[in-house]
Amino acid sequence: MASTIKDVAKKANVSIATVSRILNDLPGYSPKTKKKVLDAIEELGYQPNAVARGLINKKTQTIGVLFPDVSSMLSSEILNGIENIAHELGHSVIVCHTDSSGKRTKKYLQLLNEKRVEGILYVSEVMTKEYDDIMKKMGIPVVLISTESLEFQLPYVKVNDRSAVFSATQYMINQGHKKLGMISGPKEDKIAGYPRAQGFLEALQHFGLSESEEQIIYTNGFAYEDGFNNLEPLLSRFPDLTGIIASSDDVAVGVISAAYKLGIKVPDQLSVIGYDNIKIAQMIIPPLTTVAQPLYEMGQVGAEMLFSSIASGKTVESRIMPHRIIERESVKKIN
Amino acid sequence: MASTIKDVAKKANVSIATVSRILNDLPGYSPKTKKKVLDAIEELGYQPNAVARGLINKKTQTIGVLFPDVSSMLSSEILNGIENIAHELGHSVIVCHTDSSGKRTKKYLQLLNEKRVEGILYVSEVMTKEYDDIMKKMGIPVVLISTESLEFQLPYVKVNDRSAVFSATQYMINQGHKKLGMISGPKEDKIAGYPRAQGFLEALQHFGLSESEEQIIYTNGFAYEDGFNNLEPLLSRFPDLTGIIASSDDVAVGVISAAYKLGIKVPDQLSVIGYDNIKIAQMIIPPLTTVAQPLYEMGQVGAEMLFSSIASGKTVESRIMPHRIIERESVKKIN
DNA sequence: ATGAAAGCGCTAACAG
DNA sequence: CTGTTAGCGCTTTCAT
Repeated sequence: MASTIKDVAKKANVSIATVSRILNDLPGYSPKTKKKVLDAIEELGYQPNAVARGLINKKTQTIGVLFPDVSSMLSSEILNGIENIAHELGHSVIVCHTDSSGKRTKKYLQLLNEKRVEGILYVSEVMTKEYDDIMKKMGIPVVLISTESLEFQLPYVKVNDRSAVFSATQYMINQGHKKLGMISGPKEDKIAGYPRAQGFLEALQHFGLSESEEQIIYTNGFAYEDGFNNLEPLLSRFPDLTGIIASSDDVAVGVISAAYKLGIKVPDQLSVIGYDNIKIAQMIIPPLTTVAQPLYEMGQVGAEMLFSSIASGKTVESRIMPHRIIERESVKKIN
Repeated sequence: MASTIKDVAKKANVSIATVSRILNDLPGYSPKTKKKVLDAIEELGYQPNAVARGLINKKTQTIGVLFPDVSSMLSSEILNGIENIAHELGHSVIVCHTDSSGKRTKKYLQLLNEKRVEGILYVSEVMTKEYDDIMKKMGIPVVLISTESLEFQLPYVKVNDRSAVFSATQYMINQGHKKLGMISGPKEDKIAGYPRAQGFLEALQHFGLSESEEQIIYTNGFAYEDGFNNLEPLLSRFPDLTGIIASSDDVAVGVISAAYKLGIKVPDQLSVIGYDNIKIAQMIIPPLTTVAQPLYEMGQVGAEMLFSSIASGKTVESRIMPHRIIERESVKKIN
């Protein structure tokens, strides 16, 4: 058994109150008692029991993070940022992989509530009324990362998806591309799918290019396969496309692989721009030009917002993070 | 404030002992009191406080996982496996990103101890006497994933690195390659670097190919850059190499990128085989032939071992997981 | 079948 | 400067 504050008190011939004071840097003891106690702690290898502390303080120094997919490069980059801030502030992070399943999500929310975490980070997933209700009942701060809620007033940190894809499209146009297509996410996805498609359409319009929804293929998700399987259909609609806007880097990589299979050279015959700037973007051939979300920073900022909300008890303001184009080699300048 | 067992007891007109019994499925109450209590719980939206429970039971239903790098594809795949098993068993997992820093690792170990986690999973990192001592003092089970300790008797789950690279080399030889080189990890790394290099050498010897340590370039790590920066040096030593064994998929991808920059076609002019089978392996061009570690399963198995050890109080046996060659398109058959 | 009470390890008044 | 004491929310004897 690990030793307790009582053991320390006994060994140092003081009361547990005194030990507690020393442990918590509260005033009220002489230097010599402090030394006695510190020595006893050292000898016993005593480490305070955070569970007992948590019970009385109602502070567990723990937050929960909900991801639809822990193993995606996007999630892990965000997690990395979260974890680093949490560590700086002496908090622990419990990861929860919801698998986009309502059942799992609810189970986790309950678990996190029972464990009395002090706040929740909800990443890359749509918020529903059901979850929002549960979280409200929990009475702890929540911040959304890489997602937002139109319906519920929850603070979030994300980039402006519409504007980011507008930038990507604008970049393509600036490189001389006039025949553009997009492989977008689900149209029903009001947070990431629809706005990105809108950004594309708006850019085409803004720069006076012919614009029709035909130029967009909506997919089920943002994965490699969604890109891989949809280049050919898109090309069959518009054989003279010179550039593709992908709704994620995974999709972009899928498009590049599909192009390779089809014998189409990227970027010589077809330019591709991605979205996210995950690790793979710089590792692939050709290195992927993409509009970057500052994923690591988003994790950090989200965590900072959450901790500030925990500390102040107030809700914090949402933050729109800057996106930026990372020029690599998958887009060719044409005339 | 969340309601407590006391509130429930009051509302149901019973003692807290009775409520506790019902909560824990212990015998000792009539069906009608049960209903009363359940109704009260429902009405109050009561959820037991796991902190208080943990204090008295000395069971936190929480484990800690230590990673050198949370955001690598390798880590996230393993974490995914761990998390799923933990979730099945009603446990939470606290992730710790050590950044391969001794200071961070020790800090985390202390934190996990104070939080009274029930076990620790130590992933992909070398075990030192210092950490081993701390963990011994904590008196909780530890299992190593994707690493092992020669010096300390800690259960682990991993593949046989020497044998895995032997297989990779054998595969290359079977495809007709006779001039092989390897880009390996650090030679001083007794767990992953050295054994993999040995597996390469042993295979060359076993199949009667000329074999010298010159054919290996030892790098600082297993990252993309290690591959990218070392293809040219290796080729300058042996310009007629037809195949490269990489010590990780990241390294392999780096090699392929370097080859591309050098105008060397993979696999037509140079074959490359990786190690790990992380997600990127199937996304790259050409899709990477590699020797797969069952990463997700390793996470699962490691977690299962840990929980079984927690439950039984005994140490469990180490497990060597099977590796296997995944044939894709980065290795060419030659005569 | 049910309740009273002790106590897990700790903090925070309250006394002195 | 230091000790005593009452809990935090729960489980678990021990009575009844």
